[in-house]
Amino acid sequence: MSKEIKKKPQLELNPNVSVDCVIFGFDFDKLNVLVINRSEKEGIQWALPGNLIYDAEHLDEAANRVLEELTGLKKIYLEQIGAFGDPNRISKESDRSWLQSIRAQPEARVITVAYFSLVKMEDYQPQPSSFATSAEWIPVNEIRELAFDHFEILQAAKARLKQMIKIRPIGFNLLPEKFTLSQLHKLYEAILDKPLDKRNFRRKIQKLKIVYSLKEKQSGVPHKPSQLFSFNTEHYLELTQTGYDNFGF
Amino acid sequence: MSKEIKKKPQLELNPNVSVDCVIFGFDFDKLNVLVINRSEKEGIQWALPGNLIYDAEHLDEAANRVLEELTGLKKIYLEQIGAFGDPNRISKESDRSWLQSIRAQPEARVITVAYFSLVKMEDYQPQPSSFATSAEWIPVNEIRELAFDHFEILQAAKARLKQMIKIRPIGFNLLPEKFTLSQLHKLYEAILDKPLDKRNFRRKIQKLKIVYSLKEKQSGVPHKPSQLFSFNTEHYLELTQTGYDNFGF
DNA sequence: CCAAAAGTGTTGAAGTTACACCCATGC
DNA sequence: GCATGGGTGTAACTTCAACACTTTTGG
Repeated sequence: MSKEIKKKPQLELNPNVSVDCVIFGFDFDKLNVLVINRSEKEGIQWALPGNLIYDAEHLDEAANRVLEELTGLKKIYLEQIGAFGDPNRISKESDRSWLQSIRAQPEARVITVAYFSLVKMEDYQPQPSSFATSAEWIPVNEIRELAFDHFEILQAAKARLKQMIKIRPIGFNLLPEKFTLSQLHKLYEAILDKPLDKRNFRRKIQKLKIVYSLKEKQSGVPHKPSQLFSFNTEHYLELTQTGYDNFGF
Repeated sequence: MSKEIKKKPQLELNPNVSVDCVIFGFDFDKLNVLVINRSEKEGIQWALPGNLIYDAEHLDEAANRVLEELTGLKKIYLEQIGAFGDPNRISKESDRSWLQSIRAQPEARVITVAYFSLVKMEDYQPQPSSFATSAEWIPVNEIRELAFDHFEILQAAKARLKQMIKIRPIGFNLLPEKFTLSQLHKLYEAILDKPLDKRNFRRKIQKLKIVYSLKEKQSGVPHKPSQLFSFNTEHYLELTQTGYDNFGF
């Protein structure tokens, strides 16, 4: 038996371990999260993109593969949140019947490893495929329910994001190459879910030296055009690695 | 088949999912970690206490059960670190042959969910049982190698601990009921792995109001006896929940 | 000229770091 | 009386929160 496993390991889905991805995007106003709809028959039932892993696959690779298979997003840097999975994870009837339709062992105990990431929405137009009938960005605050324990996972991802942004300059993945400080400001407010003083915010960001101002301004806006900024990638990478102890918002 | 699973779910070990526990203790000088030795024949091979989960078990409960089975430690508060488990996790021959001897499916892909905790060493005398032939406290800094990917897990646990202690008053689980500020000081230095200024440390701790001084002093020490302190449990719980943004060591 | 968002400085309070000496005890 | 760790205060500096008005553009 062990020989068989070695022969075609890539082809063996592991019935007990899955991955789920929480992908955050920002539309210059609020946080969004990428969800899929898994079937058209039973009405809308949003879920996080996720599926079983292969036996021979790293967890991180599985997360990337599954995300690409379901939504078309490729080569995203994903960070692990942790493992989830009550024995009673399948509490909704809709979840159970859906599993019956696509899984070889629909009753198997599944534990799922959750990942999260931040992407620029403009760069990624989700393309549903596999068992996803649609893939969409939905505002985080409008989500009331998700399949399985995905709502709980989403809450954990939000909490992790809040924590991370205080110790690493993480939010920049959510903005386009050129951006204004107001956009960055709004992003931080959206993630931390509280208002931040404009002047103090700008001071703080600028002191970190992770942005530099371009010689370019907005145009076509019906108000004073804003200075555009970009990231100082060097400084950014340095800080991403060392982190900062203390970016107290 | 699904009926069978429902009948005796507690008895089914899941071949693909395990838990491992990193238990830290403090001996007033350095950090220690609780490890087991899994067999006497092949020389010493330390491992973290861990084993497969049951199909019907919560992950957290599995971690507690396994810890108790192997070391006798009961009812420990365990916090999840995350999931680990390369497909190539079993790289050492000793790991492979050991698995052959105790597992029904020794070649199965295993992902493991790691937990960590902090305990007062004096309260827990490890009692090896099950496949553990011994269970001991070993200084963290003396550990160079562990079974499977346990060394990597230990590193992650240390990192998590460092991070946690900055945002939550966590270290108190490692000290006895009555303790001196110097002991606490040493503990923080051990966890953060760097020296901290004595006066500043004391000021900071006292401002948090999580310790209060007893009307009691050390005795029998060959130097000025130290004031003894205890935790202000109320304040402690409050802070554990809210966290503090900024306990900048 | 009006609406809309951009941009800018100061002040008082709180927190941070660095640093050196005397004290109480057991032996 | 000596070795050992216990215990304490201050000054210079940095960081933090709070706060209001002027500027530039499009329409």
